[in-house]
Amino acid sequence: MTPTRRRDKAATRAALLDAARLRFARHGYDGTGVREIAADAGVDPALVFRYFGSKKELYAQAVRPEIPEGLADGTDRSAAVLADTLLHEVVLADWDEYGGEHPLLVMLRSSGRAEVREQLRAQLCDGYLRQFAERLPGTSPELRAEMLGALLLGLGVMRSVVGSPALNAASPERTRALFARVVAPLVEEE
Amino acid sequence: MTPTRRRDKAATRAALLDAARLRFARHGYDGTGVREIAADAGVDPALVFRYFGSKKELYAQAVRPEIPEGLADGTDRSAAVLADTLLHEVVLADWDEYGGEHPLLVMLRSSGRAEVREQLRAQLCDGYLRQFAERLPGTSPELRAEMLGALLLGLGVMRSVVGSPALNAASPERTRALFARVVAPLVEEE
Amino acid sequence: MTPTRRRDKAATRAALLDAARLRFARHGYDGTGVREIAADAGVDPALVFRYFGSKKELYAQAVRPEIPEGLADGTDRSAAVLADTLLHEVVLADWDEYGGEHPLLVMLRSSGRAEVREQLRAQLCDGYLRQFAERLPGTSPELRAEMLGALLLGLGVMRSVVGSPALNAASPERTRALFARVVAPLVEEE
Amino acid sequence: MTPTRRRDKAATRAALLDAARLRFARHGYDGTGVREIAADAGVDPALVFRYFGSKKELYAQAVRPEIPEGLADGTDRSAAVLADTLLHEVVLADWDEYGGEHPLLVMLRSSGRAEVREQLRAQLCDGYLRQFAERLPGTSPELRAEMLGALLLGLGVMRSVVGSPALNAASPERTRALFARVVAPLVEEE
DNA sequence: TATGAATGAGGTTTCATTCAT
DNA sequence: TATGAATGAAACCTCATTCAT
Repeated sequence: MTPTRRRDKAATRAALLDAARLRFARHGYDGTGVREIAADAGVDPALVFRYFGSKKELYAQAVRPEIPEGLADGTDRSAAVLADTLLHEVVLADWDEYGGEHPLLVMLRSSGRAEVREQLRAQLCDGYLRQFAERLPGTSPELRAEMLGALLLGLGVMRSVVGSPALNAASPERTRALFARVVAPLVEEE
Repeated sequence: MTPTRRRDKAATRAALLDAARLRFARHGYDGTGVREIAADAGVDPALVFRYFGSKKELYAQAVRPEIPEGLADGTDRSAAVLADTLLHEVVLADWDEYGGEHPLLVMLRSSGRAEVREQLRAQLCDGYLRQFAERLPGTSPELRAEMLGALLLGLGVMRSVVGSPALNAASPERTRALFARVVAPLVEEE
Repeated sequence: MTPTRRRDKAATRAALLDAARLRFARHGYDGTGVREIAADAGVDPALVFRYFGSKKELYAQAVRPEIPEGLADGTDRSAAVLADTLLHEVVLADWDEYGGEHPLLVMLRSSGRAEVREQLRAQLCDGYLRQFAERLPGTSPELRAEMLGALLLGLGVMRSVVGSPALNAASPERTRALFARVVAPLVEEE
Repeated sequence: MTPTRRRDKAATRAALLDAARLRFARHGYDGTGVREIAADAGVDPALVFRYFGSKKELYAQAVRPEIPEGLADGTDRSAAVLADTLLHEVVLADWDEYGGEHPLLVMLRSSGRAEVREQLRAQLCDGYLRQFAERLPGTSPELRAEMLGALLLGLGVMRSVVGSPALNAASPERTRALFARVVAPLVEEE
């Protein structure tokens, strides 16, 4: 634990990314200034451009959800278990780095930008859902995967953005149970 | 045919909206300047703010479709039929004529602001979903209503923002059928 | 007499030009910031770009000596009288707008820039000296004109840039008398 | 002959000074970057600060005209001969180290800085001209010395900065002859 | 009401300078 | 000791937005 992190490229980069994540999550792309991010990180605004080239690139790197373990690791899980895992990740988990929201939701907030939409699409369809579709049985697994993605995304939005009362008041177990019944037609044999 | 369109408020507004639609569609939000839009419309840039308040609001209005009437009328429908109707209006309707943007997404984009979030919550929970919950049988109809709302919201986002391929490629009938099976646990007796 | 000059385009432009003249004169092109000029003029820095497009253009317009009357008007004067007039203009006169220096000297201070050098050459050779050469008798009037120009320029430099003591202490009459004897070989018949 | 000049403090210093002289002479203080100088010298930019402390100090040390032999050596010359010598040194000579200009002219190019102006004044008045004044006959030799200095300075400026055509085209003999006639009233008995 | 001058915040770059190896 | 990466200040310029006429 070094008392001063000065002259430490990695630490500076990380500090910028952390600060950017929070600011972007809370105030969106346009509502966030490079100077504010730098101030939060305690460094000079110029370093944003030294390390990331542009505000857009910083955004792209800051708000970039890693493919969650549930999909990335080699473990073979059933689609039903996977759906439950994703529910945890997207809806129920605490994303402190992102101000309590899943990065995908954060990106949604800045979806006015074409680049953000493209990033969103790539992360979601090419990242999450395609791997998910591969484990789904029956016909048109892609469509079913996307509908499951829609439900997860929607739940995340309802919870964090809309602040829907019943969803937030319900116990995780209750939510999981209802969710399981809803996605059953998607993850089970037709 | 008036030789000059000056002093015609409605025409000026319409001209601004038309010009904005075109510019925004071609060059995106950031690539479009207020001055360019005003120049295209042949009016002073300040009128954008007089009539629309801000560039963002002009964007929102330029690419905004009409609010769907699905829940507004007094017709009494069963929960299952209502869900199907909403699916049509929110998800399947052809938004391309309006630039492919759903009004809820526009609000979602500004959800960094607390006022917008509150408005979103009020319209969605107190407006749409409560009426929907009243028609749902079984326990905790609110939670189920919100989960249905989440699915609809998510589907809209997937289609227009994310541009998910399978959802856009699937026939409306196919989507409706799958959707019906998914929402069955929500709209039917427990 | 308006107490406030706000919202007055002409006054703002003039204020910027005045402030720019002084700053550029004293600190050179690179030593002067747009913000400082704007602060001196009491306006926003952005107006520099609104009215002049760039710092360079502001410089070009601010430090642009009008051809002095001594050469511009149609009056036919002898070369000797003209030299005396120029001595006044370049060396002895008070150029309060330019911080006490002739614009040509001010340009000299920024002559590191190629554009400034070109502007300097054009003003001096094509403006002042060619007209002067036309009135000189004898052989190679251009060379003599340029040597006279050199003396005038040098005197200006000595006085304001170098701050030479004797030249500043001497009475104008004394300087004029000595100057007249020195330039005599240039302005008289060979 | 060492294959590499690394680890040779004196050589590095000298290389930096040489490179600095040329860059500063051609592009002025502000137009010259420390990195460019270091690149020309083939060393790391940080060495500028190791050896000279700052860019300003490097400038001061690089652009420091030695008192020319014409005045420094003990030889007793007449004022007329001296003027001719100075003409050679300041105007006609090739100052290859300084990019073809006398160091005094080089300093003039950076005279936006107060320190440079002070250095210029000291070199010129206290160095060159005072010694020159001591050899001048008649009344007010200082004033005459400064006027001679002005002519020399002005000629240098005209030649290198302004790029005056006739002065550069004329043969050295022609220039010397005309110069001699002009300075005659200064160097001769009144 | 319509105009256009004024504004200030923000993105980006350049550059002198300093620390860590 | 010499290097080069890291730093931060300052600058330019654009653009959405507001204000006075």
